[in-house]
Amino acid sequence: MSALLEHLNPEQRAAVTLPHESALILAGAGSGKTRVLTTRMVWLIQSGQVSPHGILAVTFTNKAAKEMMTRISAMLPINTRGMWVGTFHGLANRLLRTHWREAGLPQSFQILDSADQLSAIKRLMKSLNIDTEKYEPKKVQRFINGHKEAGRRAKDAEAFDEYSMRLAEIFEAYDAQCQREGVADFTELLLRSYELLYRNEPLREHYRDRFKHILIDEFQDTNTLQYRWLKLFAGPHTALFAVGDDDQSIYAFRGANTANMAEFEREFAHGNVIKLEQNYRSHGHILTAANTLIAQNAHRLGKNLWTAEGEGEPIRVFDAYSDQDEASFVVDEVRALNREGVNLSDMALLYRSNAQSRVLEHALFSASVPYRVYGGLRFFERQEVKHALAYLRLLSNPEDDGAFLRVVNFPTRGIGARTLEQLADTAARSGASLWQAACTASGKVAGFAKLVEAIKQVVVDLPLAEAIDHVIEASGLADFYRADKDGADRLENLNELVNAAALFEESSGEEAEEKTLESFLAHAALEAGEHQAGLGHDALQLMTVHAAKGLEFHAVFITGLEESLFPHEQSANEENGLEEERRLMYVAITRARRRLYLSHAQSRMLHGQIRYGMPSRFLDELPEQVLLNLNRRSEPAPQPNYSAPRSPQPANDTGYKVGQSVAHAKFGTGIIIDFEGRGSDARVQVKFRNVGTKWLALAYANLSAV
DNA sequence: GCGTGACATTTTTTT
DNA sequence: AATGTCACGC
Repeated sequence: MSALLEHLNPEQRAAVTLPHESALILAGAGSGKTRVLTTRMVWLIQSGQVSPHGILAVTFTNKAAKEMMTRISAMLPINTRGMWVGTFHGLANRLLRTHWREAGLPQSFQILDSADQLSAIKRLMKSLNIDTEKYEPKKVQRFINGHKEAGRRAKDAEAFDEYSMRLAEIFEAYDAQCQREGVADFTELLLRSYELLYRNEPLREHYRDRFKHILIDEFQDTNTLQYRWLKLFAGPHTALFAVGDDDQSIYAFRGANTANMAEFEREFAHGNVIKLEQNYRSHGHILTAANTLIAQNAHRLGKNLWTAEGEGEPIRVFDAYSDQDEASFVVDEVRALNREGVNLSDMALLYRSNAQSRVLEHALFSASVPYRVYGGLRFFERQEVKHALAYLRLLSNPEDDGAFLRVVNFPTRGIGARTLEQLADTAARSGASLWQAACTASGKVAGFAKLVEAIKQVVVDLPLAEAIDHVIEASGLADFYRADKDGADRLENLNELVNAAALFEESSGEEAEEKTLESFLAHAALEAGEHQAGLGHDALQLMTVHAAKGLEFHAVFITGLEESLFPHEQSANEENGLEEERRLMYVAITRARRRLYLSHAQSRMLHGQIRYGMPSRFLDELPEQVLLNLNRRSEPAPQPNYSAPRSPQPANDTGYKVGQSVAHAKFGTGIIIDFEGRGSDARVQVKFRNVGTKWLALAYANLSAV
């Protein structure tokens, strides 16, 4: 027992050994949050206060859930089966699979991912003859999800004008369509299980009685519905242990409600708050920068990180001429660090938006620096995999019109839009599903129905992996991609799908979960899979700042630190948008253990045209004494290494050029973005930091170079 | 039913 | 710049 607590600091130990009551743990970046969470669970079990059966632990990502299970198994010799550890959605799914009848769902209900949901919405709107120009399907999707995430059904959606009333109608029709087809989108999993427990008192009491301890990771990311969902599970004898960091809340844009933390403190923790402020990750200067930056946010619970380590290196700031210049600077530094012995995989190249990776990738590729980009299309989201899964969905649940439409003419069987329209008509008239209508149809559609029926006959007795293999062959998917000259990768992915199914069958799920086709489909929907197969070799890590949350690296490069990029211009329109951007910057800074680079470019290719941006305000918000400006070296000329790729602007007779930083007595600092005239008529267009863009006559403006 | 070109669109992302 | 969507014609 004591060995368990030995390596914890006093605050961590206090958190781990809290008595059976609710508490809020404010855990700063790098303060050992996951460690506290997992150690607490082990401590509770080892000290006999609760059996694994009585614990519910919730995370946001599958990765975090797995990490937690791995750590617990390492600490606990006994088996951890019976513990409910998983994501909100995974646990909600588990609940609904167990109580499908009470929840009003078919036993083999399918899960729609975001893309499936969007196509379901499009299909619905088409059948209702709704103008998709006026009501964009994506906006409809956001409307529906937004309401569901706040715990509202269509009837509860506020609608005071014609537009929102129409949206609410679509919302209602969408839910009806899902119900008819036996499918549930991600948020529906949560809302439906919430409603299930809310309405079903015996069931609610059962779970409230069962779970003595509920532990929640990344609590700052919970949305309104998730918080309510948790509260339903909390009976009078349940202790809620919420771990979070309000300063790292960067998902408000997808519904995370930071107010949940303050609310939790009031409703449950009652002042039982422990702050973990000792950081074990970064050196002093890096933390000072992070602390100073985040202190400028007004809405905080308050927290200040400190470290027992020394100050360490200063933070290196680089002012590049262009995005390409910035990229080659990064390449040079990465190589130098790598030569010094830092693994490429221990360095991260961060940016605000995915579009920025292109230039960086290009430079890395040219310099033959191995790198790996995170983000993008994931395994179970690939079209060939989705096609195969759609066949499986149709086998499992014939009511699933979405799955039907996805595969009815893929590979092509000569069943076109017209035919399908007629089929949909027939189905609608008799209130039947497309599949049912197809079974009584003739011609090509009947052929398709026969094919699927035949597949079903064969597959019913086969183990999962073989069944999927058969589906891929018999459906014609394999032949289709074999015939396609660019189909090799896709074939390989289909093969990989069979492997994934085999792996899934072997894996030991919690509570002897049955390895059915249905559970595999749920697995595929809930765990979209790793982004791209990393080849395991040492590679520089490229990702957005969002994707870097929870990770740490020896060296971190934060690039593109320009106004309108980071902070992003869109954030200016959002309530508290700037504060969220600042938290994002805080997350980025605190990823670094030893070395941190901040860079910005004076010009950047964006959306096909050159943009001139001012350095990010976040750079000004950092304390100067921890910064090292790499541009202000004693050499008169810019560093030759870094200036190589830039094409110098031709000088003109005024001494000013486009892209140059200048200062004006009244307007402050800015950047020259255009130029016209010559001699005494010369005028420049300057984009000022604070007052916008202005044309100035050089003869009068009295600009000075910065 | 499918290929082609015009046209818009462009933050962040998990489940 | 690059990507996706959609209408149109074969």
